[in-house]
Amino acid sequence: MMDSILSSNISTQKGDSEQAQPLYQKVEEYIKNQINSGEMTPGDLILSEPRLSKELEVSIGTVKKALDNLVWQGLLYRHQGKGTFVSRIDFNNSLFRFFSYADEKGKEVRIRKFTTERWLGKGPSSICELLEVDEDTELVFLERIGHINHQPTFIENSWWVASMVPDLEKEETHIPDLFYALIVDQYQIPIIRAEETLTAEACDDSTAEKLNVKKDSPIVVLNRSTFTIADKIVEIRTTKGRADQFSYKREIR
Amino acid sequence: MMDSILSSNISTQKGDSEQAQPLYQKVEEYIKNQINSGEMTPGDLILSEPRLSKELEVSIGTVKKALDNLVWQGLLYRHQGKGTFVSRIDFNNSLFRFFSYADEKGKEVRIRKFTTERWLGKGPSSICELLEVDEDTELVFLERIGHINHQPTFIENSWWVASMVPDLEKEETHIPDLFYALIVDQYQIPIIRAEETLTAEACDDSTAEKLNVKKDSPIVVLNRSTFTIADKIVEIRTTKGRADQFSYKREIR
DNA sequence: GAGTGGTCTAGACCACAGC
DNA sequence: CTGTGGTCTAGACCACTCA
Repeated sequence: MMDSILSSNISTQKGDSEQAQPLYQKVEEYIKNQINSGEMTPGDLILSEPRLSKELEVSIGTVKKALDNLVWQGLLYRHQGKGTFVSRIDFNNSLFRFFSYADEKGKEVRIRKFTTERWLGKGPSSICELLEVDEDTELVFLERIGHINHQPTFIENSWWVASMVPDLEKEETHIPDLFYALIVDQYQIPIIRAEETLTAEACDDSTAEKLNVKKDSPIVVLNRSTFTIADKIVEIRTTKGRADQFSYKREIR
Repeated sequence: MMDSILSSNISTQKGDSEQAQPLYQKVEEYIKNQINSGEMTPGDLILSEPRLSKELEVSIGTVKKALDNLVWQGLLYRHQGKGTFVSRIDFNNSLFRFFSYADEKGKEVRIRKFTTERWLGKGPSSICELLEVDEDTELVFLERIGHINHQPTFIENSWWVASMVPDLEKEETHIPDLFYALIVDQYQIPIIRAEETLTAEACDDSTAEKLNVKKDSPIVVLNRSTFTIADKIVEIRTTKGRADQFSYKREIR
């Protein structure tokens, strides 16, 4: 049998011993590599199941199982009749979503974001470290304040490496509510995934003033690192919001 | 062909039209019903794949797919060579888990819980409503304080319907750290699932004193409803913890 | 109509558990 | 040894999409 594209150790279950890793997992890795290396980017159509089956020399059932797993992991989505695509990151899954989107009567409420600061310059060393750049690297800083029900509810602080997003700090560059669309379309930086950490703390003076609450009232802090291909961080973001407007529900089994 | 156990509308894909629901979903519902009705309880061994295949008159591949989905949903777990079992609820998935389990050096730290209050009586109407009982129903109340690193870190308040857990309020009934084991083993109440809601708020006087923090310092509040069979609530619990000891991380894709 | 994913079948062999 | 789940194959037909 010829060597196939899948790295090594191909076999039907029968002939071989030493089957360290199931075949379908190799198919998964093959696809994952294509995504993480940037060979395929979010929104792309991947090879069809029969094609993958032929090219990788595995049965179509095995391909289906591999794709099932990747769909389940959120890396791919299927569309019957069209094909299988690389997922776009879905920030609706962000914990941020649990800042209340509805008033007491359950009526849906609009969030308005206002850009309140925007400049180019050096950032604190803690941010540079997270962005994995030198301390004297030029960064772009953005602050946006989110209003829910005409009431300032959260503050979003965002840091970018300036060389990756030229002119982002300029007033002419319009910042849409769906910020990441700008990054993907304008700057051709695919956004692959993000990590978030949620904590709560007491409100400092400047945040208290902006959110129109007392100093030391409880606020929810959401730290986010946003990743592009090859696991490179492109943005560090901190969202601080009024705790009384936040609640997060989940089920345990 | 004879009618099978699966409610209705059985067919191979070919002969019939009007296939509202895929076969594997019916198999899933068949199992789910057995669990929710109490016919099977957490820890039970379910029928093997070949048995299910014969009894439900579907192919073994279809059974596998159904069980795969239920495993993925957390209702079942498999053990090669042994069989497939109904999951025990895993409170390690609780958000509570994100109260720090390690000190600064990353050394793991033990949590000690002390029962600080325990009595039988009437509860506030808000609790009765959540438990779906009359306001004059006898309840058992428990308070436990959790210490991490010899420092009080969270307070657990728990309400039960007294008639379901006789003598729980008595001192002779030892309360183990893994509380729910007692409920399942002693009182034969299967714990099926739980719902949690996370918020943050400012610390009230009494909590401040118990946690040894200033009044109005931020605390994380975790409300939990615990369910037994037939979606009946058996416990209402509120955990309040020092916000500075809490952080919750997740990935978005 | 050609191509895609979605469902389903009917087997095979392997690895593991327990007697 | 028998029975369990885990992997894999090689098909079939269906439902959907788009040209």
